[in-house]
Amino acid sequence: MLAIGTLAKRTGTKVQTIRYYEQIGLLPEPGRTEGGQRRYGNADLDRLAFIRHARQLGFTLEAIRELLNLSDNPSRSCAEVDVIAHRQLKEVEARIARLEALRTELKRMLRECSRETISDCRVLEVLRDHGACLADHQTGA
Amino acid sequence: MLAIGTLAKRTGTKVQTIRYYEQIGLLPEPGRTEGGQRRYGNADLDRLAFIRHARQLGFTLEAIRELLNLSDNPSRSCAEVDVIAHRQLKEVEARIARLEALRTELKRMLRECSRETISDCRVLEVLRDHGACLADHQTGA
DNA sequence: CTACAAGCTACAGTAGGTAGAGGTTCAAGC
DNA sequence: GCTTGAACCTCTACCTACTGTAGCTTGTAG
Repeated sequence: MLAIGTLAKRTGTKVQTIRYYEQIGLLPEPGRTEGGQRRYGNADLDRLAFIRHARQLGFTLEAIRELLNLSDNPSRSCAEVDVIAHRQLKEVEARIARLEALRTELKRMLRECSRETISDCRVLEVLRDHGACLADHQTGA
Repeated sequence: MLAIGTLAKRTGTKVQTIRYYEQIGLLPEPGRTEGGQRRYGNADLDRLAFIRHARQLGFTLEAIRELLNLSDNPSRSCAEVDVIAHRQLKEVEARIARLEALRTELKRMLRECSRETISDCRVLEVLRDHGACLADHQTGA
């Protein structure tokens, strides 16, 4: 039986995070010693490792909860798991696209900045130049 | 003079968000009507548009606070602004790299998933397969 | 048997907002 | 001038996914 600190080290999780996962029902309440300290078994280790791995892949805790539910009912179709993973992939790709647009804009901004004082600074100027944004909202709404 | 709702529409911001920005000191306290409603001028509109634009570029509110401080002291060097923008670019690029790794992993996972039932599901299997992760933490710590 | 590391609970705080309750004010139409 | 209702007000709580702290208790190595 493992103490919470051991479990934390083995999975690269903070102790508080493990207690948090228990609190929100992602991890089952473990057994306790007479003194009230949590003791974990290998099933808990597996489950926590699964959660951490999925978190590293960017799944939300809600998605992970779904995956765990599916995983607990092995007779159901793999397609449901597939849907969740596909959704996650879509989200990741959307985020990448957005960040790439930001990168382009930031680079453009920096390329144009070569003045000496702030009153001439292109970076601030670009950030301040909201002509297009205003137009967007005014026509949009 | 603009009411808060008008300012919100013109900048694509929620009313609550404007009040939140005021609360944390990003926007100055505006004038009020006799009845206590906020009234804004063009300077406020510009400042808020600047904030929103910078947010769209992924700057944190703290970074924006710095940029606004620099912008309020036009005699200081553009280099400081440049540093903040470069830092932001680095962060964006790091996030892109991380997300691209996730995308690769998710795609690989999905490509291998063609079984019928969950007990054979590759997605769950991959998430469950923490051998490498455990090794990492065990050797690392 | 004694230190003290590690555990415990409970609460507060983080970023960046968003939502709702319950009450007041502004402005347009009659 | 009066009414109506949309928009405003404050205050509080909530969201995600944790992290940190205070003050106390337990487990274990020497």
